[in-house]
Amino acid sequence: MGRQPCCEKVGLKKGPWTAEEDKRLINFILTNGQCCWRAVPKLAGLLRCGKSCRLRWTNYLRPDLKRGLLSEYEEKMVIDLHAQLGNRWSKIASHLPGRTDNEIKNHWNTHIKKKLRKMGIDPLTHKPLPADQLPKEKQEDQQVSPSSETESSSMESTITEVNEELNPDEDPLMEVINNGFCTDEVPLIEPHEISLVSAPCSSSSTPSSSSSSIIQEFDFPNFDWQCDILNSLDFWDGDFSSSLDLLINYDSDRNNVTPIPGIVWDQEPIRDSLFELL
DNA sequence: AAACTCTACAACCGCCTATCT
DNA sequence: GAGATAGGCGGTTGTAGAGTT
Repeated sequence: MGRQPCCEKVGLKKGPWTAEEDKRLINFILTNGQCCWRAVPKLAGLLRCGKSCRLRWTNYLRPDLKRGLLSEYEEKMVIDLHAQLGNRWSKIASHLPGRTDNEIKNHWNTHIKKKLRKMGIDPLTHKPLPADQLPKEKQEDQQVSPSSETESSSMESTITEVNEELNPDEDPLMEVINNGFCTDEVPLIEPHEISLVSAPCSSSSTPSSSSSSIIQEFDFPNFDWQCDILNSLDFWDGDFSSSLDLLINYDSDRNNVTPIPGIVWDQEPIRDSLFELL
């Protein structure tokens, strides 16, 4: 007797999500908030399992996600946190607002692991690799100048630097975390909260073809004014999932917009345009 | 231009844990 | 306290697109 499946899999759709499915899921969550994932597919009219919906939302559709490659600083943080926490991706992700565990895990497996090995560092232990496991060029380096400072020692110093940077008193990221926000604690979207689209990011990875241009036809319940704003922003290119990275509170009574704590307001043109519009 | 290989990442699977009854 | 259930996590797989032959 195996474990019961999380849901009835017969007749359920698998594989990449379509724009239509994304639209339904976003619509449902913006209307109802995050609740009982098991019930979401039925209520949202999706032929998916609840788990799949949760994953799609948390890893791809959530409005506070940053898209694109990890910055050098984020990468350093991941390396350092991995040295401390191991493969606890969700814990690592909680220190990097706007990044998901899946994203970090993928980045680790495809980029950082290789990079560390190339530098002669064991990605598992974060210690220098034994000589016989070093990449060829590295072995040659060691033969030529065994005493010279290697990349691995510079990486070790990088890790130390990051450790120092992680001082909560000084690090703005840690400040954000200490102020009560981390990606583990993403606030539920309430009707008075809106998502806003930023300028397209040149460094962003290829956006899922299935998810582009959703927002142009997206039906924001009770948010007519928001669509007006989106249409007014001249940098809005209609790319929804790859560039939704700002989340703001809108107080309709006071006609006031405030950033949700933890959201990085580093895209001044957007912020300024928004405040002008309001 | 076609076939093949590699890479990146979205999505799935199964297990674990927390919570509820 | 035990069993059931839902949510969360980490490992793995599938696949599309890019690069190479």
